[in-house]
Amino acid sequence: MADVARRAGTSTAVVSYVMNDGPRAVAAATRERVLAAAAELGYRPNRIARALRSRTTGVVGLILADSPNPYFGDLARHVERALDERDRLVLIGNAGYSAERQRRLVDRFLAAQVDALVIVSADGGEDVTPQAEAAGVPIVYVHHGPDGGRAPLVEADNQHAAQEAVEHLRGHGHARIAFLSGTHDGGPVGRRRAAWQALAGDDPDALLLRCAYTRADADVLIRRLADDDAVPRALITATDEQAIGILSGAWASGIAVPDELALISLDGTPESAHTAPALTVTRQPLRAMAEHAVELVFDPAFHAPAARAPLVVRRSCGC
Amino acid sequence: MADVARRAGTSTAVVSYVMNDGPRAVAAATRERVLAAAAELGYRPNRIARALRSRTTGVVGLILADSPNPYFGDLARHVERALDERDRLVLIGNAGYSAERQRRLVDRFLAAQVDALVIVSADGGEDVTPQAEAAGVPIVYVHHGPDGGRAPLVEADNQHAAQEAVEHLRGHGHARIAFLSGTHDGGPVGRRRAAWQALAGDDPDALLLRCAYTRADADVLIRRLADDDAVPRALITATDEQAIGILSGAWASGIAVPDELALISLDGTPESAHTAPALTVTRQPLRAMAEHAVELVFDPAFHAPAARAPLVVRRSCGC
DNA sequence: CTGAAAGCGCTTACAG
DNA sequence: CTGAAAGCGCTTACAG
Repeated sequence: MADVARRAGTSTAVVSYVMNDGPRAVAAATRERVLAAAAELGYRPNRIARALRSRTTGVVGLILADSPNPYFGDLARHVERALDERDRLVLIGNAGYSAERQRRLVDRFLAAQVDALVIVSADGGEDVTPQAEAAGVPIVYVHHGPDGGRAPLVEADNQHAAQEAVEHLRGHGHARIAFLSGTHDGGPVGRRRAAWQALAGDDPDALLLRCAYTRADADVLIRRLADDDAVPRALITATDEQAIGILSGAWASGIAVPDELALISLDGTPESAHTAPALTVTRQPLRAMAEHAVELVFDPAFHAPAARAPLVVRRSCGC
Repeated sequence: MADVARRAGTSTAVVSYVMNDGPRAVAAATRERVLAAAAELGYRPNRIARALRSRTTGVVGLILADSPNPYFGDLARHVERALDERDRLVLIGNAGYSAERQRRLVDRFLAAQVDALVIVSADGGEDVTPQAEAAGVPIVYVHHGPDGGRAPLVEADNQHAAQEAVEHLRGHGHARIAFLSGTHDGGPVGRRRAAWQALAGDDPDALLLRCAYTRADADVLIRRLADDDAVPRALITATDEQAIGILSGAWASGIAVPDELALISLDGTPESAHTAPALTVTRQPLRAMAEHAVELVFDPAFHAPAARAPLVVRRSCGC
């Protein structure tokens, strides 16, 4: 920077003003000389020095509850894109469903002086808002936040999604519609389950199934139901992971989807379009959620309603 | 840091030595006082200042050819874990199959002073080694690197993987085995295809299929083959994405896998275990590849042979 | 509109 | 074994 200033016959202050377009004006002629000198010397500002001095790094930390899960992966991708468009770099971390690992990542990201934190939390994660606030770093949860968390949470209209799925299956003539939830369904899945429950009729408990949000567990579950001759005629799964496991277990058990088992999933990740058969889903508005979260983290006053998850009709429902 | 030094009755130099366990020794008693003072004050070293001074940030840049693709996502996850174990933070970027975006990401990561660059490149990406070398930053390619790239490339033993798949299908009695490659198959897929070709018999061209590495394209391809009554009896797909698209298109066309179409995929991502039917695969050693790459980026002299992709027998082959 | 200079929070030669 | 001090490359109040 000193070299550039010297070559342009000015001071480092002025070089800074032209490189950053401010905070003070620079005469057009001086500006030209600085730009020319910078180009000739191949000068690139050192972000680290800038960060130390200005206390802003241009880096945002993104923490995922479970990065192998394509739903989170897809959400992460949209957050990355939104951040990239705002010229922010993203530091990524996978909490692997561990509150301890999540806290550790927050600590490390804070030490790295991130400008903001975007967290896709999981059931049971603790609220890290106090840590972030102590460091003066804004934070926002996406899809799922801790119970009683103080930071804002961006999620889709999960109630509406579940209602759409129930109605569509009713339209196919199904009166009894089962629901596959998580083992401990707090947060967004809990809201999906509650919305289904309100429409499920007399004895929802008899129709409520539970398993972890993994293909393997759903696969095992449906095989066991097949063995017991207890496969429901219509099923809504809380997540795509579960729906995909159901499909694979049903195939292995000789249960035909959708003829013997009509299925709708409530995530609608890209995977759901190319299963056998293709899944009918309510598609979570991941892009809108990511945009909303990024907007919010830079402008706490920003407000937008929860985006809806449109019904995408494919084959697994019987259409 | 000055506060800690004052409280411990010593200098900032000594505080630095104890926080970093070096480079100089500190008397045990002094060390204790510093640690106590740091704990009482809740002192956390500022990584940015440390980076400015020591010219090492503890951050590694990871660039992915296409982050929505689960194969790359899975590879990324292993790289992240390996880096996390070495106490490195990871800056992530998605090139989206664009050489231009890849170059831009490298520029930004270099400006952010990353200590190293790990790149999962795509067909046709240009070599960014000169950029990295100019900045004195080590770089390693994983899975796929540019043609004639100067940096090291870590990949699996792709030739062996394709051979295993051919042999297994032969064992099922298939003499004519088709191969689904990419549209322009350089790099690892090219090596898989070449290994198959060497074993394919008289007229490999008649058995060579091509489409992009996406579910959608493979889905369309198999439907068209079904319409033309030209579905092969046995098929090896270069990637899981393609295999999954084949499965979904075959289902839609009423072609039974494995009875009418035996299938083996050469990626073996976690997804492949829960398709309908479950895919027989050669499982790419992603974890070993990630470890190897991370090892290599910190120690250019490190050497290990290409890891093999074991055959994982499930249902799609006919077993 | 511009310059000289302080200071961000560290690390590390230098001197003792 | 320890301390005083320079300096990493910037930004920005201060003074003109």
